[in-house]
Amino acid sequence: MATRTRRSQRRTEALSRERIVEAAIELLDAAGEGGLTFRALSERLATGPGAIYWHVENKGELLDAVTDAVVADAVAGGAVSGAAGAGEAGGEASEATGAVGALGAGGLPGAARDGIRAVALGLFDAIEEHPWLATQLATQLSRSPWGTVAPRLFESIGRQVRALGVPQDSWFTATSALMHYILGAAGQNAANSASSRALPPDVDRDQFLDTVSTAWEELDPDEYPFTRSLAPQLRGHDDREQFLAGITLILAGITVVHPPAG
Amino acid sequence: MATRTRRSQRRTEALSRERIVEAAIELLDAAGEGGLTFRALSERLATGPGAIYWHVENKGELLDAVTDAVVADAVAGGAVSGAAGAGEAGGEASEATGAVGALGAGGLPGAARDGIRAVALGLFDAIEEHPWLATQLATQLSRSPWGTVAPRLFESIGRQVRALGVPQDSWFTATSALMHYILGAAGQNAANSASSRALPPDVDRDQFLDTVSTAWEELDPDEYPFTRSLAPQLRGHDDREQFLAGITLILAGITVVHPPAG
DNA sequence: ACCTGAACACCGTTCAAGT
DNA sequence: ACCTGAACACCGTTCAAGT
Repeated sequence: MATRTRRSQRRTEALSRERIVEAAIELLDAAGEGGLTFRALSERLATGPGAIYWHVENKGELLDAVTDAVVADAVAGGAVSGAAGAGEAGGEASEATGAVGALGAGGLPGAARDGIRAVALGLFDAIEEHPWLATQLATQLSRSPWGTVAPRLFESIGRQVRALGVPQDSWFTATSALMHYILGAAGQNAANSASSRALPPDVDRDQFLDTVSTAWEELDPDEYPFTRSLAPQLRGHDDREQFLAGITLILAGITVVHPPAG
Repeated sequence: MATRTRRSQRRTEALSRERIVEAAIELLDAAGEGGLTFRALSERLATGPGAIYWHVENKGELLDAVTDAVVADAVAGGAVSGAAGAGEAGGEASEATGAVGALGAGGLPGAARDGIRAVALGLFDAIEEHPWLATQLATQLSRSPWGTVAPRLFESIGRQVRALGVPQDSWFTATSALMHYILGAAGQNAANSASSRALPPDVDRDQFLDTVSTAWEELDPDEYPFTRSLAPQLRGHDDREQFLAGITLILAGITVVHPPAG
């Protein structure tokens, strides 16, 4: 949320790493991965391409910084205020499990479950707002799990896993499963919001799902019987609801396979 | 497996889409994502850069074709012969759940579970053999879920989900959860095998895990208490075992939340 | 200490010209 | 129908030179 501050750079303040990261996010949001260029960036910042290299090692490091900034924002918001930034798109899907207890009370499994949903939705929303984030996260996590992003995600998800009462020697497994699902599913869902952003969201969405659904229906019946049978289900579905249903699934698995030590 | 056929191109046969894809995979395997260049590719194929454009629309389409070819190979091998292409790296981790039933008998939940593990390991191995595949899959899935790769994955995973007896209206949720976990976890695990491939695999691995583990131990105790506590667990762990433990988790969740109808 | 901007090496892509 | 290879526009990065 603390992302969009300055509109069009007016070379008033000095260049800084923060301002560079901020401008880079704006470029990525506006024009996608291909939109981030040192030339475009320096133009936006009213400077030369070389100037950026004083504050940033290279493009890879810039992308790391940008990803880290957005993720930090997302998990912070999610952990504190619940489903932060959810906007009007949602719907109530958290009843899918039969919601247990209210948020705020510490230590109870129900609160932990809600906490996990909050973190998950925080990332879900961040990826929806910044569609380039999905690919960037995959790249960075598979390239350097020792970076700053992986610990951030592990920490925010893992604390809730711990609060769930999962025995310690299963923390890694449980946290990893949640993290991978969240990133993968959120990325998948970002596909449509990525295409066009200005149109009325529901029209756009339905059209998109209809296209995919139709494409699936036209697959070879011998090679893709299962996928074809999934097409109608795809047409009607609600992204958020599906996403949370997956979370519920994994939470149930965690509870069954790694019941609270007692 | 049907991947490495020709070693050094000898301009004997005519150019073809297949030979281009094949050479592209070799370049990606040898030098990573940055290694795939139309100039390097045309040199390897003993032709000019322009020639490639007769068979392939552009670089994006080439990457799609390459990804599709490798995935097709992976899921085909996984579905037919179990953990195909596992090589000598593995270890027996499938006992983690207490293996149920033998592969080959159709329709039983135990066989379906083994089938899912086989598909999962097929993708796991493919990503380990071609580390660039993880990022490429994330990119492609989040960009075009109507492409050829998504249906391929859905189909091979979903058939096993159906065989598990999951009721139809939960197929999408269950299959998605498995798919996202598989891709995410396999990608994460590819990080180390990506770094250096020629060295003795175990030495390399231990060194890598040690580095990450140490980095985690040095995190701020106030901000990252959970992640720090995970460090020792990281040091000893076995990639394959962890991966399969996650699969077990999700399978359990599926069975609990969506029990077989009837 | 921080910024400028020309220059370098390299990239994806195009296209007139060949066979 | 298929290939050649020079050319174009663009990119990340460097670095001598400025302040």
